[in-house]
Amino acid sequence: MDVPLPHLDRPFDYLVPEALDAEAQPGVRVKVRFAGQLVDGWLLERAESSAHPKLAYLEKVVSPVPVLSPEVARLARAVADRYAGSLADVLRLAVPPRHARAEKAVTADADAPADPDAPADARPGGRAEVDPRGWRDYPAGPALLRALTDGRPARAVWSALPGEDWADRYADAVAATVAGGRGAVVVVADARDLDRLDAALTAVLGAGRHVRLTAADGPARRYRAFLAARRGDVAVVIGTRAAMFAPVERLGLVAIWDDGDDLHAEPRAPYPHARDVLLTRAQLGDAAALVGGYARSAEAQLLVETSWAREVVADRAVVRARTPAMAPTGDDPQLARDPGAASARLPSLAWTSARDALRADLPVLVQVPRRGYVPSVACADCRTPARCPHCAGPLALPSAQGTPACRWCGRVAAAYACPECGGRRLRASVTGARRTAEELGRAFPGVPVRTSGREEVLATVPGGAGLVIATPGAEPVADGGYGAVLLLDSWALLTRADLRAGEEALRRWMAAAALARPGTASGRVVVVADGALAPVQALLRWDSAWFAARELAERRELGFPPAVRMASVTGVAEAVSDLLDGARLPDGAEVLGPVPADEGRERMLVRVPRSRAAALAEALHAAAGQRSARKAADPVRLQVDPLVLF
DNA sequence: ATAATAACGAGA
DNA sequence: CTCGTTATTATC
Repeated sequence: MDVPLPHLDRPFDYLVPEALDAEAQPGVRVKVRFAGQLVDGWLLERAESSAHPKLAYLEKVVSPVPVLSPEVARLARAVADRYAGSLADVLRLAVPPRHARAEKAVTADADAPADPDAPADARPGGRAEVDPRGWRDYPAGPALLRALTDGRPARAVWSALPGEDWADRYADAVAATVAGGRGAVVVVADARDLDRLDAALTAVLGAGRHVRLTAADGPARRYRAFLAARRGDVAVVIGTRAAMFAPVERLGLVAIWDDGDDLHAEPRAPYPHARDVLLTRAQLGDAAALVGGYARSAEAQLLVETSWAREVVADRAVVRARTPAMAPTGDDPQLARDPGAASARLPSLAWTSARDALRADLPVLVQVPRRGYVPSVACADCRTPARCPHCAGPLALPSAQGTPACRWCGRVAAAYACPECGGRRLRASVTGARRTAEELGRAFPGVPVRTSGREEVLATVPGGAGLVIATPGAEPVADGGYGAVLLLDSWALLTRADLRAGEEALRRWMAAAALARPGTASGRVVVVADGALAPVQALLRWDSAWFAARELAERRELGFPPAVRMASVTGVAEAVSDLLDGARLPDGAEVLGPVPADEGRERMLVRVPRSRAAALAEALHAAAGQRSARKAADPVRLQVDPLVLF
């Protein structure tokens, strides 16, 4: 039933009229009379009998195309259960809105297979060249490709080397899967990564063997691509998170690139994360899984530590040989005596590195954080981020001269003392990123300056001398690689009021550093940060596995995801407490908060050990069901493992 | 939303 | 005890 109400989140039985018998197949969209009115629904299965005494008849089959495959139906149910959501909500994400014209066009192709877009040999199980050479740098790589070709459900967490062409490696993995006669789903974070993967796949598989599925392509193309996959015209679907539920016959591989990117988190209820959906899919369908990135997320580390997946990493000697020359520089521009002077904003090592690269007619990438990060508070003396003594949440200053309070449990930390140095003074970190970038351009007169950011994202830049100023995630690929990469304003990244600040900083740095000319001889990466900090250490050694292990250990200690399962309940105060009062939370559940959320609402967090995760989701879903059944007015938002905890 | 069903309470 | 009215609950 296509109603999101949690208390109606179950199948209902209907009689199938004789006239609809042929069309009423599992997976079709239907209309039924429910509580007096016509509602949309999904035909999940046909049965001989029903326990229900009096059944109504199916009103209509909307379209005879069984858009919901049995595999996706099962997956959607599992995802709904994991995220304390309703099947209807997940199906809305899983099956794109019907586009009648696109459907007509694709269905017509069935009778006339001579469609230029879908050549007859573009069928699963066709030929595909598998070239394991690209994976040679990773000792477990060739075995991974063999497993894919053999149809074994290998699970890999891949740490890409700097300078690695990840899209080519993903294309290799997909080709290996296709060669074994099975299909693949690959999810990337944004359109730029998708274009890159698209090109790499076309080069390896040829045209017409895969489709792209992304909301950015518009409803008609999206539905068309969806139908092509559903009908089995293609065995490979790539896309942004809209593709995570893509129907693929005989699914052999699910893959995600850069799983730490927050674009992988779906912003619509029940807020599933592409990595989780894909891994659930691999688990349910005995498919292989590939989780890759330059940096490793704490979640990926958990997969490795629980032996759910194997790591695919290069040997240290290879890493050392490939990593560009990296150096930290302690000159924090925030501390500069004269912030107006361009030279004061650019530490000398960064300046000389850029100058040398430009002289060698090589491009220079400068990564500057975007403005608008919530300033958090750190110790004024040693700059250790200030954390709540009670729950380890981040402290924030409500006003310039106010008392710091925990953004998570709400407690006021009046007598805060830094656990590292004992300092009592706190400072908020402020960034002037854009201005720094402008001044940088002035520091190198006569050099062409390009910017790549929110307004205009450049995919590539030419190889000659030039300054490229980019915000994280918008770094263009330079032809031949950058001669120097400067990572500025690290404090803005590291002191963010976010559990993932360190991980996120490292992820962004590695993504930028990966674009430098590989090897110690040519590219040079300068990070303007204290070399003793763990994320900086991890960057210098190109060892995000080490950092992820550390990060995960810390989260175990503090009781943060992914070491535990966390759920947030957001709404007006009465609604939140009403829901939690009515919820039969599992043993050992810990309720934290409330903390204020926007628009006068508040937020409570519930945390349980991972072993109780399913029980927690079920309890919250049931409690939400009770509320919706008695038509409780104020809505409550349930989020399981929310990306932002405070 | 709306119909059934349970719960309730006043008057016989 | 019965009827009429009102909360509750399920909705095939």
